[in-house]
Amino acid sequence: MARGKVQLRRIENPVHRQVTFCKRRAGLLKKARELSVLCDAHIGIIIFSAHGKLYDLATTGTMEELIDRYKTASGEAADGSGDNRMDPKQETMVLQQEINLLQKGLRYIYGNRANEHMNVDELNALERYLEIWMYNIRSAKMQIMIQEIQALKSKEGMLKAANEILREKIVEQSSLLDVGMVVADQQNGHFSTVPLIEEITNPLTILSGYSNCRGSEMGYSF
Amino acid sequence: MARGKVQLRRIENPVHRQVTFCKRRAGLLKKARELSVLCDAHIGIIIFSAHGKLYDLATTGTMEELIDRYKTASGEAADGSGDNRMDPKQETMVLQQEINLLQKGLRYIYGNRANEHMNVDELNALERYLEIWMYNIRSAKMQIMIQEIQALKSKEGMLKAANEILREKIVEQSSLLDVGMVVADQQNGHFSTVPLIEEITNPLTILSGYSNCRGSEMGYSF
DNA sequence: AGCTATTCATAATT
DNA sequence: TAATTATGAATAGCT
Repeated sequence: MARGKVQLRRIENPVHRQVTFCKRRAGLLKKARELSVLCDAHIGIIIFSAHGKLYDLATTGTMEELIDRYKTASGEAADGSGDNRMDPKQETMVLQQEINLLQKGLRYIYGNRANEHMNVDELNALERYLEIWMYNIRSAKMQIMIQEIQALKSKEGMLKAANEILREKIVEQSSLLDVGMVVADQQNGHFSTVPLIEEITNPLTILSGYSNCRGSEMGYSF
Repeated sequence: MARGKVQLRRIENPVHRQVTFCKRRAGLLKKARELSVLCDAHIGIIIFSAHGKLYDLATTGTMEELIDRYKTASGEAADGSGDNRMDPKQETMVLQQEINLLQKGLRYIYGNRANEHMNVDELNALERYLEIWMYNIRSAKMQIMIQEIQALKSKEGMLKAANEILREKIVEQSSLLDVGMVVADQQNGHFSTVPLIEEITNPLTILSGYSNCRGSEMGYSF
């Protein structure tokens, strides 16, 4: 810098080194604060002097918050790097950006920090994400419920079949015990002793009434 | 710095801000590396851009090591001083849980992970969050717009007042130039030479029509 | 991205 | 230590 170009190597003179450390440390932190203010960046700096003394700076909130955010961000990034998809970096970037937006939104909504600001553009972006999200969530719930319904219908079919078999067995037994009576009933097309399962399982076929169903009434909201 | 002294406030122009962010970020990291080499310091820097992108530097080992060391060093210091927030842990836990849910939801929606599963309960919880969130976002946008409207109305009032004064001045001048004519007009309660500002500014009173406004037409969506 | 004109940071010195 | 100053670095505004 001044009065002689600096060599990029350790300053051997301990006094010079200490003085330079103080000056440049101050300069570095000043630069960081400037960058933060000028460009809306959130910056955390940790400096350990040669003798282990700690100096730090967090331009936004606390250092702990920045560290948490860092761990989330870098953790997610590392997660994505080992991904098996086409362009995981791109994907991860997008995901990360969304997560950061969401986190900022969370902090904003919960009012944890007075210095969190979101402008209308950011709010609109967040809203779009949430709308897409809710659409997807509702689709996912729909999917799950349709699967449940299909499972129930399948179970219903099996029960019907089983019941039919049981009914036939009972008829058989009845015919063995009292042939004349049962045969007479069969000719009329009715079985007074064994009701048709059809009447019981009908309420389970809710698929047709599904789209008309108000979700809150059954614990789901569509 | 160059070609104009820098103002220590947020750069409003987004292009300038982005360019400055890149340049100064590079400068800051370079300074940090220099300080580290010159003075045997161990430095970690975490930078989140305004849009949430992470940039970091660890001059020694990994960032995790520096963070651990930081927690040790600052933890001992903070232990003695005592914390200043009521129950930050509780708060952080809740936030973290929500963020985790949101992240899980994101991964789920984007299908990054085949092994991510959300049941209906989780989906419902997520949906509730999103609903609350959207409500808050919309409230926030509303608030911002109401403030803008109030500012505009205030500006309107000032303009009206200023215009009134100007109108009076013109009337004065007119009366000096042609006393008989203007006096005659004033007696009729009209000023033919200067229209009332009321007629011009009426279109600015948009608050009454506000609730009928379809957001998309003005770049906002409610 | 590059290029200067300036401002800023700071090494040497007092 | 703190202040001064000459000089190299960083960078704001333009292309």
